[in-house]
Amino acid sequence: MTIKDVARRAGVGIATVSRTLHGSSQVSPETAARVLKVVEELGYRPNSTAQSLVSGRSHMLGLVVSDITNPFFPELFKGFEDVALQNGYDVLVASTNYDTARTAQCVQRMIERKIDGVAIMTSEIDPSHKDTFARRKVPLVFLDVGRVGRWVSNVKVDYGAGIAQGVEHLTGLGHRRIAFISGPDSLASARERRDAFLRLLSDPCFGAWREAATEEGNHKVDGGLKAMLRLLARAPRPTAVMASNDLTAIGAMRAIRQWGLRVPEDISVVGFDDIQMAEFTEPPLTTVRLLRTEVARLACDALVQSIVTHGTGVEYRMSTTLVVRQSTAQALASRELLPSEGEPAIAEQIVTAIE
Amino acid sequence: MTIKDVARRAGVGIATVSRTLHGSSQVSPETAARVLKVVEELGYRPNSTAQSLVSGRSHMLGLVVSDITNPFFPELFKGFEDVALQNGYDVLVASTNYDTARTAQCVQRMIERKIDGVAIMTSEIDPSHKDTFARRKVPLVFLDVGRVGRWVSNVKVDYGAGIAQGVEHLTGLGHRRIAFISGPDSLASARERRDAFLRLLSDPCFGAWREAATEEGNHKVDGGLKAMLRLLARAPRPTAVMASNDLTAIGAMRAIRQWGLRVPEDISVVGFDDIQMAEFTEPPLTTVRLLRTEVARLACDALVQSIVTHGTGVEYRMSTTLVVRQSTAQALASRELLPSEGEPAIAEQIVTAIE
DNA sequence: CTGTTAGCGCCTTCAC
DNA sequence: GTGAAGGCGCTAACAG
Repeated sequence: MTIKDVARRAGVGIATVSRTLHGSSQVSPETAARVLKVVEELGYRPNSTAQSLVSGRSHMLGLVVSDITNPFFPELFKGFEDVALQNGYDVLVASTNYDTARTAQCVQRMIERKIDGVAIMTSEIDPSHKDTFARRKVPLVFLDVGRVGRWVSNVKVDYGAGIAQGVEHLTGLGHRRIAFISGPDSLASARERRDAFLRLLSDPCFGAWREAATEEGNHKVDGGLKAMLRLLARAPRPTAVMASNDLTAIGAMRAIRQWGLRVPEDISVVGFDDIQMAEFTEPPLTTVRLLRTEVARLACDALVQSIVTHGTGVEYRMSTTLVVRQSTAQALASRELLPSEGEPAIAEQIVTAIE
Repeated sequence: MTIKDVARRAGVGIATVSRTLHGSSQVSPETAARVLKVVEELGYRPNSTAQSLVSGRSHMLGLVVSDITNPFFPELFKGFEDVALQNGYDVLVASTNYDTARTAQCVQRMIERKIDGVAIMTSEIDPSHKDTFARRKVPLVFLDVGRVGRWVSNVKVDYGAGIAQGVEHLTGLGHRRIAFISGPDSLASARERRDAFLRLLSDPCFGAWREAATEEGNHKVDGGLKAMLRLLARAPRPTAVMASNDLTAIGAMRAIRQWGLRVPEDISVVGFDDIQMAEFTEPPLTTVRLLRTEVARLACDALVQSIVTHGTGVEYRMSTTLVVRQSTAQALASRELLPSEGEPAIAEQIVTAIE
């Protein structure tokens, strides 16, 4: 079932079939109708592989992520796919799993497939791959990484403003002893969040608290839990904590509960991301929402733009919104909690159980 | 940068290049070395589009899901991708979003791209699409749906045994008034789970309880919550509840807590799936684990098998494992809770707030 | 062993 | 308006 069959059956040349299928105006309405009818009858569909070979473009866009298991991968994919489909592109997904060899393999494959553009939604990517694509004039879009240039676009999340939204919410509730549980220090976007927090705390109203206000987590539940336990062991103890992401915040809430305190009555918790789970935690998590579907939409759009303009890179900025749920409450100035006698023992016990 | 360039630079014919690249033994070691060297120098990579055009195969596998937002899509993708990559295939993902037009579009695209096989991991698929693929001899693999046949494989989850694992765990703890919150009745696999439950309850030891032991949910948190509230309003009230999936179980736990009772002291809860979140609920959820990465692995494997055997369909069976966490406890025969006076009012209040 | 040639299915000048 | 012909890059006979 090729274009030839259609041509023969319609009594025309293959060029005419091709033309009608592409809506060329230089085909008489009658012939066009006849061709279309045959196409319909035969259920003919052009072989896009052949089309690609001729055009040199595959009408496929790549989406590279580090870890599929990441709770917001689905949303990322969804937004990307929506825009891609709208523009006539299919999506080829590749997860690197932080595996260098695998990453290299994926990059190679995409190149061999003459991919029309690639969104790199992970920070851990070998810069050399970037050149590999650039050299072949494949549009690229990064998330929060690198500068915009020819063939290179970027979607930049305003983490600073996001952290500020969370912190201001907390200060608005009267909190002053606000702690921060960061993500892994190796992650640029995590450092950005922590630095933004530290910058906010340089305001005199926070006094000397700033010095020991942060603990490092790992952007996962266990890391948040352990970091929070360390925070709880301090005196004075924070009355509120802002986490670098929601998973961390969930871990923090667990730690607080295990310690025998309550959220938000004793300690308020704010997350970052607004993953689906955030709505269903106990209590529902107040968090800074980062619309990941939107991030992905922008990324895909950047790619499409870059393709049509033959290489122009664009930079999109993405802002966040505060979503107030029930993990934050008014700070009770009267309730200046200090560790009671029994607590240290409990803490040790818990920490041990976790290791 | 094509095979010709390499041939010219290496002073050989293009066929020789092609042969060496495919490890054909009929190339003298010297020539091969020379060719490989040039390939290296030029960084030549064969154009897989051209290869596909010749072979008629794309080395791509399709993965069709209904809703990417589904909490276990990532794992599904992960398992599938792993096996696909191992076998030299790339993965083209398509989410239908329950949208008929979009589904049709995806199917068309995959066909045009000469996809080598498609995994349909959603139950809502128009049977006609199945024929569309079958006619073109594209291997298909379904999840729990349809019969195995030429070009059609199936991965079948043993829901019956899974539900039994959960229920037996509960009966082992002494529970007899066990309720079940089902999924949407429109979903075949959900019906299967409920029916399995009902079958188990026909054992005389459950007495007449069976008659009103189930409530319908929607496989989401809100549905589980509402269904549980209805269950709580009954007299006698269940001492344990098995949910059709984890999201439902989470909703049920919320309802129980809102009602002023505790999990597992007052009511035990068992989920199904073992989504990542299950580990982090409060209390951590006892559930029947369905290894989704494994399901996807099998699906992909079925596709690969079907490709190499040129159409043989296979059926894989997938079993489940019980994961005991902390949402289940011994039934206290002595604690035969009956609704107290104040409760109905509270219940109504809650239900209203939810609607 | 290795080079030449004929397609794979389609698009796109170029003549008619 | 429409048909014929020349590639796109590669593989697979078919000759040497």
